[in-house]
Amino acid sequence: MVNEREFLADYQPAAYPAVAVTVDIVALTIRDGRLCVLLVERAEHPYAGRRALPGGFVREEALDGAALRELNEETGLTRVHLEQLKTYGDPGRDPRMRVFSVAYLAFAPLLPEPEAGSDASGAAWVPVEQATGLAFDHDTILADGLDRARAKLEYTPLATAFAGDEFTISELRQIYAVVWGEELHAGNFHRKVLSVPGFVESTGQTATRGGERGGPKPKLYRAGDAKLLHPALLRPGREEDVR
Amino acid sequence: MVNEREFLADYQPAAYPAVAVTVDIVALTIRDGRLCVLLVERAEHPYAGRRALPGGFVREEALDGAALRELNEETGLTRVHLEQLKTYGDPGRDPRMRVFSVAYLAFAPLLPEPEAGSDASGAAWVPVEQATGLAFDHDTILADGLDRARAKLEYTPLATAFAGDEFTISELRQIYAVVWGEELHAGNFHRKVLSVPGFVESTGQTATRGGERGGPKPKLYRAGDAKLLHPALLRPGREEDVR
DNA sequence: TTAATAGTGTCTTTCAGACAATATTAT
DNA sequence: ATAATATTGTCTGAAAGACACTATTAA
Repeated sequence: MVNEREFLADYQPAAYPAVAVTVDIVALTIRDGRLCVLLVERAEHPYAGRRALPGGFVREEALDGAALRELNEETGLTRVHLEQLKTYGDPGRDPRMRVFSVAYLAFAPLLPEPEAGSDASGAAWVPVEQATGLAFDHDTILADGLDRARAKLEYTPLATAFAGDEFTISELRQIYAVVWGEELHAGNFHRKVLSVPGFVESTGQTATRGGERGGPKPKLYRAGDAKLLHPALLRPGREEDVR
Repeated sequence: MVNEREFLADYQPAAYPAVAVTVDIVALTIRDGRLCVLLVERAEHPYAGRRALPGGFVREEALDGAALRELNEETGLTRVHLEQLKTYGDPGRDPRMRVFSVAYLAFAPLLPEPEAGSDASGAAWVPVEQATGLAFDHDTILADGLDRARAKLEYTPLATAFAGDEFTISELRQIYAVVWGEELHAGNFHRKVLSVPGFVESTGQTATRGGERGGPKPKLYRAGDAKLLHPALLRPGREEDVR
C-alpha cells in the first residue's frame, strides 16, 4: 500500500483524456431602454466570425476570478455583480476537444463602450432579442441567463446593480419593466419598493429635473443593505407557465 | 489563413495544462424523520478513509448523464430528481491536479440500502448534521446543496420527490418540517397545500390506518402537475437573514 | 396652457398565521 | 376512556392590484 505522498508523486495526469474548462459570461446591461448582452465576434476558429459570449480558458485562478478577469478584459468593468450560472459540458459542444464551460451572469450598471479583447475582434452590447445564432451553445446559455436574471429580480435587490449609485424609483421601475418585458403600475411599484425593508434608502437629495416630458423632480435613492427582498416583488400574471 | 478544417486537424489539446472534471452528488433523502445525505468512504488517495460525497470523473457523456450514472452506481436509484447545483474549481481543492467538480443535487424518495461502488469502500445515508469533516471541499458543497434544497421547497413541489407515489398531507408536512428544521402548523399547512393549484391531487383513496397514536384515517394524494408553487410556501420567520 | 410624471390615498381580494372546533381512530 | 390526529372554520393583519387623486414640472 502506497502512502499519500508516494501516490501523489506517481500520479500521471496525462493518463486521462484531455479536457479544458472555460468561463463564458452573460453580461447584461440596460441601454436606451433595452436589455443588452455583451457579445464578441470570434476571430479564431472554431466559429470564426460568429458572435459569442465573452469568455476564455481558466488559468491558475479561481473560477470567479477567471470570470472577473475575462469581463474586465472585455469591458474594463471591475465593480460588477458576478454570479455563477451553470456549467455546460455536452460532448461535441466544442469541436476542438471536450470543453466544459462554466457560465457566469454579470449585471453592469453603466455602459462603457466595450473594448476589443485579445481573442475577440470586436465586442458590443447587443439587444438580447437580436442576440441569436451565437457560437457553440451560447444561445442556450444566454436563454438560461435571462431566465435567471428575471427570476432574481423578484426576490433580490439585484435591479439596483443595473442602476447607478443614485437612482429614482422610476428608473428602478424601468429596469424591472425592461428585464421582465412588461410595464408595471407606477403607483403600486413606488409604494411597494419603499415598503420592502432595506431595498432602497433615501439620499435626501432630489433630481435636478423632472421627467423628459414633465412631472415633479423625483427623490433620489441608493441601494439598501437587504440581500433578499421580503416580501418579494412577484412578476404579474405568471399563472400560465406554472405547469 | 487556415480554414476551419485545417485548424481543427492541427489542434493540439495536449498543449494545455491537464485538468479534470468530476461530478459530485449531494443526494438527500429522509430516513427515520431525519434528513440524510449519501456519503461514501474513500478507498483511494487522496483523502483515503475519509467520507466524501459520491462522484467520479466525467466520461464521454453529458454532465447530467454522468451524475445519473454515478448515483446509480452507488444506490441503484434511477428515478430520482437530479439538478445541477454549482461548479467548484478552486486551485488546490484536489492535490492531484486541477480538478473541477460539477456538483449535483438529488432527491431520493425511498431508501434502498446503498451499495458499495467501485471507488468507494462503503456508502451510507448519514444524517446531515453528522456529515462533517468530509474530503476535499465537500463540506462546502453539502452546505450549498442544503441551502438550495431548503429554498426550492418554497416555490417548487420538490417535496413530493421525497415522498412515495402516494402520500398523506401529514407526511408531506413532515418532509417540510425535517428539511427546514422547524415544525409547521398542521391545520394551516393542510389548507395551504390543497389551495395551491397542481401541487397535489387526490387519489380518492384513504390510508389503511390512522396515525401512530390515534387519529382518523388520512386521505391519500399524489404529486400534481405543477412545476412551480403559486403562491409559494414561504418559510416562517426568515426576517433575520435578509440582510 | 397642456400633458406627463411623482407620489399618496383608498378599496377589494388574497393569503398567511393564530386559534378554535369537530370528528375519527390507536392505544 | 384518553389522547392524538385529520380536517375544517373563523378571525386578524399583511400585502397585491386596481383605481383615483393631487402636486409639480417640461415643453
